[in-house]
Amino acid sequence: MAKPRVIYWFRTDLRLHDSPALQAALDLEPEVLWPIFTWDPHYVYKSRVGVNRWQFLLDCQNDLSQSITKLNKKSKLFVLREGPQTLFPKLFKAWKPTHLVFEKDTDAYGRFRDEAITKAAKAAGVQVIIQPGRTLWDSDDIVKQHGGKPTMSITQLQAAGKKQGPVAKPIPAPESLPDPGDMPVDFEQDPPETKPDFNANYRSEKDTGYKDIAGPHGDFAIETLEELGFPPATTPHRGGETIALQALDKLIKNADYTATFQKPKTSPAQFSPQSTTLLSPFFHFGALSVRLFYWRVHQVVSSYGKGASSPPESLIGQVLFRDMYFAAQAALGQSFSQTATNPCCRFIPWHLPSKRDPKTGFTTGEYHIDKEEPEVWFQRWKYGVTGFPWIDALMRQLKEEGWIHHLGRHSVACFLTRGGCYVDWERGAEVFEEWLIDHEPACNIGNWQWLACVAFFTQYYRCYSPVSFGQKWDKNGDLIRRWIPELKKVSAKYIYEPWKMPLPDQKEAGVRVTGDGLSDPQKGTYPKPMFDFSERRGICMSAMKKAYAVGLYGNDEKVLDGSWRSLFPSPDEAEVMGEYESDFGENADNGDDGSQEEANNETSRNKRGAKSNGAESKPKKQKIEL
DNA sequence: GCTATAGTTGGTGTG
DNA sequence: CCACACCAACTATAG
Repeated sequence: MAKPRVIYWFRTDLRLHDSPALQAALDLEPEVLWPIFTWDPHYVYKSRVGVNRWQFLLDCQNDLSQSITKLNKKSKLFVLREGPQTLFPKLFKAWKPTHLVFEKDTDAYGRFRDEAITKAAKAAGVQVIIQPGRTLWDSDDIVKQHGGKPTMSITQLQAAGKKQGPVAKPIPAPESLPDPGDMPVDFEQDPPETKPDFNANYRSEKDTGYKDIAGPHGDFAIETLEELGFPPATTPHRGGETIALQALDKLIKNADYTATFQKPKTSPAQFSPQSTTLLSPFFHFGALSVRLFYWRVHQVVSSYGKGASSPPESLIGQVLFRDMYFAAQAALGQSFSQTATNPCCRFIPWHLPSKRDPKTGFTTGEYHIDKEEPEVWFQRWKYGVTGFPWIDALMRQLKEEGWIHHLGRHSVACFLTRGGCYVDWERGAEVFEEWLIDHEPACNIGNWQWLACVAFFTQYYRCYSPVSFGQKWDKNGDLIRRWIPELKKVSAKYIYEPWKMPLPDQKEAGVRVTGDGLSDPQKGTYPKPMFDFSERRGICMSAMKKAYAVGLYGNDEKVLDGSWRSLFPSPDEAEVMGEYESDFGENADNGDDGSQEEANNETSRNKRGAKSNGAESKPKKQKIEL
């Protein structure tokens, strides 16, 4: 029998160490092995991928390619520029592989894509081998162990993991690789769907990425940012398995840090070096195996003895959360990424809600502007000109470097949603999707749901202050000074609240606090705060209280057909009823909670109807009712 | 079925 | 500097 000819399809596993899928390919003892990467229009045009994450991906691809070449001079990472659904059927004919091997992807689109590829392979008589490898445990196994339900708490994940058994031990990197086979691409290229282009704002230059399947020189070279029409990246963070392994070694050497790590005690204000490991982008691209990390940290912790931290605060705890979000996504599929149709996501009448395809129920990437003010707030949040220096510094760091500390993410996410702007968490998640170099769909969605108190977390009365939270970590405001040079000379007394600075102090610091930061910002100025935070905090909190009492979830018919409006009284009526007078000494709910301003004033509204009516129906405290 | 408690990481004020 | 109570109050889980 002829020896196997294997296509190894790299995707989010850009590494050689501890790759169960690559090991499975090599276990076939193939005659030839093609290590390939395919471009996917879904990633290039239909996902939000900022220039910094592209750079990180490039780093990972280049490093992997070099590592492959070290094992076999004839081989490298061969990049093919065409969507996998159309490319593979042609490759199967042209290259005549016997096997296609890849790491399992449990993302919603990944499953859809891989199902199509698997079908095409079967039709072509090509055997498909899929191995899990992105997470500690196979996310589908975790779901099974959890009774087919999404894991919505860390204890649920831990229980399911315990049932599933120990995390797999890491597999060493291969010591050699087979030669690649011939790679004819004498077939027509199916052009990508480029419109709409979610990343159009980056493509200032000409986009030539998809011109030829084998790249501009016909050598399957790794892409450059120029070919994509992208400007240079601004992030200082570099990718690749080589530096990931070095970073891991360095971490492990510091036994005290590794064994006693407590996430809530790491500072979101610390930079160069940051207070956490910054390994997340390597996990995302698979440049570092999360199981290798797990076992090496485990070794340090178990030999450390007394004083070691434990989950959820510990380093191990951090990757457990990652598995929890992956398993939640694995169970819920695409509806995990949005409120509508999602049975585990609370419905809140946020501002700027997503538009949906009426046929599928899924969001389109566009959103409704229910009111002008929150749209301005959202833009000011996104571009770091809210007038709250702590928020603005973090957002500017995020945009330029593609990474901010986890607690910094908490702070800005709370501010945009339940703790300030009352803007839909899906808007914030989209910005993070675009800008984060470590953007992991499951974790990003899960964490936004957490912070917005729509899933995973419920204590909406715990609200991050854009002033005191930063001050707790960074009295002098060094992070602010680093990212907002306009405020560099402002005294520590005013650095978190420059609007309180008297004019003489402004003069001395060389900054004027004026304007909205968006329209024609003057040099030497910093914007005024876009609202009174404590007032907004009170409004948001009472609106959250109301929405919790109504108790709708994303899959409720009332959410999907718009009749949820009848459950939320019009703002004027609410004030007259005096139901949710703020307990914070501020105005009562003044209608800033979402599109409910559009709510009809139907008089026959059943006041006792304010409870869940969907599949999730359960008794609720009805404190809100009179 | 009930109650008590804990839950990745809040803010403020007091001692 | 820290510890702690209180704020106002949700829900899953353990017992």
